[in-house]
Amino acid sequence: MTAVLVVDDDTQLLRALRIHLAARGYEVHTAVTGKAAVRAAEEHEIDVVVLDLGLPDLDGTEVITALRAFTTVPIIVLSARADSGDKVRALDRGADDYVIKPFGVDELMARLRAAVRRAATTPENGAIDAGELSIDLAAKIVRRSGDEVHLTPTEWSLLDLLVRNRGRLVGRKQLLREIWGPVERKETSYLRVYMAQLRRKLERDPAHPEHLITEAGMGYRFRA
Amino acid sequence: MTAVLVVDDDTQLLRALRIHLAARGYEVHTAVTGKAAVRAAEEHEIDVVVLDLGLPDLDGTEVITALRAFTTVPIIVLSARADSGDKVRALDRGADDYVIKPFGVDELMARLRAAVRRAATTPENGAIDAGELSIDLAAKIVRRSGDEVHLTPTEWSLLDLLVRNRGRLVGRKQLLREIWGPVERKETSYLRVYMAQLRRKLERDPAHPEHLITEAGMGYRFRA
DNA sequence: CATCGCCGTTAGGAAGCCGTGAAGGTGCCT
DNA sequence: AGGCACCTTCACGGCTTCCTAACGGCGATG
Repeated sequence: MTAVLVVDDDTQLLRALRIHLAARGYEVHTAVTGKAAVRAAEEHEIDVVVLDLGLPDLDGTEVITALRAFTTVPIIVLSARADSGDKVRALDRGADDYVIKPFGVDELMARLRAAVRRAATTPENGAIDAGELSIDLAAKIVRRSGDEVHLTPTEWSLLDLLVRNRGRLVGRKQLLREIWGPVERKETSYLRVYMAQLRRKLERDPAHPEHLITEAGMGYRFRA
Repeated sequence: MTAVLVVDDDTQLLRALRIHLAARGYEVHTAVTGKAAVRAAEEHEIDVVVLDLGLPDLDGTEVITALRAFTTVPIIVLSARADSGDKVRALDRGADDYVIKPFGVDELMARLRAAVRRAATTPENGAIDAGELSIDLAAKIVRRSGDEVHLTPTEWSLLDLLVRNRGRLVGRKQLLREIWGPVERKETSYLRVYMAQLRRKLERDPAHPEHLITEAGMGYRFRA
């Protein structure tokens, strides 16, 4: 479940948001002061913060800074001021989005979804495990059942793109564009060729791939 | 260097933005129509798109869809309308941020930085829940009670259109036009065929659908 | 009750897409 | 020059997807 921390000193607004968020399946935490907000973020595993700038104890940007000291959780800022400078300050401090009061619930929900979506898959540092495979994108090392597998540069770009988007469908167009550049070509058969190559090296049974999945007419996806 | 594609039919604004962006070290590409925008995004390696919704040739959301067909590049939408529904539509369609005209250059620059920063560290993932169904339009993943369900391209376009308009009735005409193109055909039975296919794959009991609802004589509706 | 219009369902052929092996080309190293 | 690793191209067979046609169910209408 996705956990939201809502920070506002208007308890009535807090209650209203709690109801809406709970109805949409979010786990809701609340705080009415900046200090309480920071404490709540430390204590619970929060996925996204909705933060009002006009708090009694701390300046809004200070709260952002305090949060950013220990987390990269997405922060959506609420403010009564339409002031552009405020926005810039908040965004530059590390906020992810800015909504002006009064706002529609639908709008906030859409921005919430967008924020969570963006943050959902974390940038990986170490190796990614997928069954018998272990893939370290940074170090460019793949192991299959412990044995290191050698990949050529093009095979790497292909695997890298798919693994970074693991689970997601990656369109044929995007694959071609990001690996072979923006130049249009008539033949696109090399994609098929390299996919076969990758499967031969990585899959237990290339004819029935478990990880490098074809989506006919669309593209490919990496499944862990 | 970071490459920005600015799309607007106001050439004066285009020139102003080009100057500001170039001064800040961005590589700037421009387009004045939706089609030109898509072409430019295909030809060059773009890191972020600034897109005006009021273009002469295509509807703004169509441009977003066209771009999302082959890239996950961040899109910042510009619009003269402060309309909240517009915002929600654009964001749900795959835009990343929304700025209302007239805007301050500083604000746009801040949002641009934020968008590029987010894109650098996070791929995205945003699923919509409807009972036992979980639908992620961007990643093209549907799960039914946790199990992944495979859909063909046409099934996806159909589901995509319905889910984007979830709760609302989508007319038969609109469905046909947006999925099979503007070409008029005599027979329209394939819509029924694909709807049956979708129901078979997604509904618990295809004979009594809970989500893919028929509105006799008019069209279909997706109910969450 | 017969008819009509609309919808759901199934099946099968046509078209397009994909996997695969093989061959030719290029640049690099020995 | 020769060998090697890698990239690109091509052709063919198999598989997926799309579209059409046909039929039966259901409700409205006269």
